[in-house]
Amino acid sequence: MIHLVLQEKLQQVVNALMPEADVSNILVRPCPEPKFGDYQTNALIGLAKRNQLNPREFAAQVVEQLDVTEYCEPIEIAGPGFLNFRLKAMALSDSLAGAARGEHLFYHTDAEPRTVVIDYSSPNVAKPMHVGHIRSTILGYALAKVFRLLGHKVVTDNHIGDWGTQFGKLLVGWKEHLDKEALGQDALAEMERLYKLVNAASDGDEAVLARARNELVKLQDGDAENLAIWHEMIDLSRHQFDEIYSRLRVNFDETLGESFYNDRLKGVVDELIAQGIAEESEGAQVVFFNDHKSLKKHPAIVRKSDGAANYTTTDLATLEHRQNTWQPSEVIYVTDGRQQLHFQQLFALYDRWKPNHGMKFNHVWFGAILGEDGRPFKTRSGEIIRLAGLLDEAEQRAFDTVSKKNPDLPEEERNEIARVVGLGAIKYADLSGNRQSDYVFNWDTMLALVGNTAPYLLYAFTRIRSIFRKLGDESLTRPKAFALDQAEELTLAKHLLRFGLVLELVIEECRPNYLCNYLYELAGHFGSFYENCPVLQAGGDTRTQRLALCNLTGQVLQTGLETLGLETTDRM
RNA sequence: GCCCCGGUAGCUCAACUGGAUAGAGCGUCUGCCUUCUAAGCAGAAUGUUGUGGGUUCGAGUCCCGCCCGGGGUACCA
Repeated sequence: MIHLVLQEKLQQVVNALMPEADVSNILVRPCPEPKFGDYQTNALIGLAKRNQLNPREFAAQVVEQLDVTEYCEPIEIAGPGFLNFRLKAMALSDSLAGAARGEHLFYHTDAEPRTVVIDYSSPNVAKPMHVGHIRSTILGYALAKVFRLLGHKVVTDNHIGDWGTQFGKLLVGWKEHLDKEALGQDALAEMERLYKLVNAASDGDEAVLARARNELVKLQDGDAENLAIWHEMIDLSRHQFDEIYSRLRVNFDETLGESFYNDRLKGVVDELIAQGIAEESEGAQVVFFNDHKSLKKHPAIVRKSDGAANYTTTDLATLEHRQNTWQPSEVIYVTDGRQQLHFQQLFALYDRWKPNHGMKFNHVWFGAILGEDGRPFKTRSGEIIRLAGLLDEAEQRAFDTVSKKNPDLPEEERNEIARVVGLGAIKYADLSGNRQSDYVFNWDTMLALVGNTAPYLLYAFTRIRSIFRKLGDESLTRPKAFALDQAEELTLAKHLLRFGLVLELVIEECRPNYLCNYLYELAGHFGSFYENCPVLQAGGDTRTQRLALCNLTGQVLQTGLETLGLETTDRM
């Protein structure tokens, strides 16, 4: 983590020269252009200007005091006052040799681990999971793994939608229109059919609506028959969710659905009323945010006029439970961007309810999935694309490709490769973009096997594995030092050193695409290295060092991919 | 109406939070498989970053106006 050492020394020097200045935003970053150096800072320019100093003269003063000769060639002052750092060969060598000895993998765990609750996936009972759910699931799982890699304690929680007004209509449908055979074949599809059926029938039909309300009241009052049906719907749904999660290789520490908090809802509202936070308005219990600029016009309802709680109430109870149970320093919600207002309300409301909670709230939202016409995504028939079908298609395409590229592999192995590659492609397609951008769904883009895709990264990994297979029984000697002279070796090695920087950026911004970009670049640098720097045919120290470089690249690739939730394969 | 996102190459997307010449992939064109897996590598072409102003050493990024698209906007989640 050389850049952190540079950064710390730089901050110390600036602090000595300018004691009042806030040095926390004086950062050392990789140079965008290698020709300028390996790392740079541009923070001195702004700092000098804010203090009516000449930036270049100030930079010169800093450089005068800054002793980094252990790591860098003489610092260059460039342009209006950039500092450019160029790594000494020895510093690079030391870092690589340490990693080769297994002392680190170019990142370090946080000295002050935090506890983080991450809420993701959260599908609704009785509705099939579709492509929209995959984003939350895959993003949330990847984020959890990055936090864990950096030493934080993570509690993942799948907040399933298993309680609420939709069960009124579902119960009517179940009792009046259930097709048991269809239920046995595809339970979620059948439940969805029932819901849509009753939903359509209730449109403008008071009698149907009344039946649905009645069934819901009976359920909430603990009617034995309705409770039994409700339980069955949950079991069937969860069974299908678990199938998807198992295919995606995603898991959760907790699965506490909305119903888990049911007994607490009344108490939450009563407390809000007693504390004068909630008040009656138009028959409902409502919280106004008059002192809150952006929420002024958007009060939150915590009890509907019919007396029932809603999702704000449930989410308040959920936050309370999380605070009491895990005392997290941060709670992260991974949902689509349409819920931004809801979470603004929730966070503001919780701040008022429990002012000393000490938690940082973070709504990590993502953009919509659009069709090729740029409108919200639907297939031609109007049906939302099901997740299971998407996964099947991905694996099939990967299987066809591996069978073409490598027909001699046993079918069983090709199947396993297809699974890893196909699922990896889907996950990577979801992770590699900026999560806040809407994205246009396209089968060929999402399932592409060339270009900036998971298979590209996996392929680089298999080439490394292949080299080590060729090595056979020969034991790997650890180089004591790295004397790299080829441009491709240096580029690759220096990129390895940035791994930790990227991981920290990912958890700061909750954006796994930074890690995707990094790994893609790493695989690219490895590709050039692989073409230009023979490994097994090289001799002496060069061979030893290149083998070690391959090994380290493989480790970073594998760690990075696994952290994103992707598996690796030795052959493709 | 108001609020929040967004608009970048023909297409799909990046751009390390205000940095140096805006980058990748797909598609198009040109080379490279008796040598560690060609799902690869090397190279070419492609841009008024929606638009008009402003801020400053420096703007895709920040501020203001306008155009276009999406979402939200009191009892769905």
